[in-house]
Amino acid sequence: MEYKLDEIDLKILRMMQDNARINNAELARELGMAPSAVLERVKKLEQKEVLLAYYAKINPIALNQKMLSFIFIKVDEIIGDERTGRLLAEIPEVLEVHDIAGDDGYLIKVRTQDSLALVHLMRNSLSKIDGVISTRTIIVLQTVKEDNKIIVPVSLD
Amino acid sequence: MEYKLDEIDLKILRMMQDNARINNAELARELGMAPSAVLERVKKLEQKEVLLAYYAKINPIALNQKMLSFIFIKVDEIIGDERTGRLLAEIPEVLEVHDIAGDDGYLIKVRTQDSLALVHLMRNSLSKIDGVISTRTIIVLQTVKEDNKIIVPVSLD
DNA sequence: TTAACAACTGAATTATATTCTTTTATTCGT
DNA sequence: ACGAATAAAAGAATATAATTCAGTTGTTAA
Repeated sequence: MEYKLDEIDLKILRMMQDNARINNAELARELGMAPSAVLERVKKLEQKEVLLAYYAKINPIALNQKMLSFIFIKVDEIIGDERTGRLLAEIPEVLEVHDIAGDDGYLIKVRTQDSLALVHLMRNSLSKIDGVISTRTIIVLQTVKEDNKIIVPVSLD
Repeated sequence: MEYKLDEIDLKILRMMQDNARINNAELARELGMAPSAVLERVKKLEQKEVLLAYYAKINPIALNQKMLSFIFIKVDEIIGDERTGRLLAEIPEVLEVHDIAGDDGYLIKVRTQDSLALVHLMRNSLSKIDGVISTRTIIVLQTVKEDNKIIVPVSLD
């Protein structure tokens, strides 16, 4: 899949990343283009898998998900086999799963109600996964930033 | 701020988290309610800061941001002072900043073009921040999951 | 140079958002 | 339990937006 993006595409990406619910008419106004042309571009960006998804960010406190942690998971498996990673990804409390360099392991991001729920998850879900040797848990006290907005350059040259 | 959410709100949150660009008419159809009523609920959820933002997820490869890392940052500062965290958050490559328990530090998530750009960032931005004592970098080889969708319960009881 | 293709415009149509009034539910104090 | 006060929903009217498509312009490559 090819990603030939021009400056108009980048502007669209920037606006969409800042507010995914911006409407097409507003995009068109900002870009000084006809709405039909902008709509076509957005659809192409989706189809080319440049725009992957649109998420609403929900306040975790409002849903009683007060605890955030990162867990290093050491795994006994052949490098390249990502079965364990997929199993980790299936756990709903697990928001991110990253295969990391170094010692055959994963780094996962987990959101739970509280420390009890975390312990419960580790005992009942994590340790039940085949191949998991050990875990190391990092407790987040406070999150300063968590927007996951990537840098959209002015041009791609 | 109070968060009294009923089952309709939770359904809205679930749908919005799955697809932030769902339109109000479609929401209303799914809920079997009048569009005006649904619109009012969504606005209230925003106003109550339950719905915090709407993000488009952009394919980082399409923008040449091929490298993802997590960095532990040990900091020399009084616990509770979050000045360093705020400075870290200002760096555009830094997507997340978490204040972590244990050894006076932060865990940050960083996206760069490549390892060169990462080294550059560490040398020119990170180490220039007052109070940063040391860093430990975790390189992500592959990301299995990264949707950051939290669990929306069926009811809050 | 021109055929083929891609992107854009503008207009028409269909659908949605938004506002406001009326009606229906819910909550709360007594 | 009752009615007043408040909140939520419906419905209708209007304003905006999405979508489609035919026609135009621009770009690319033989």
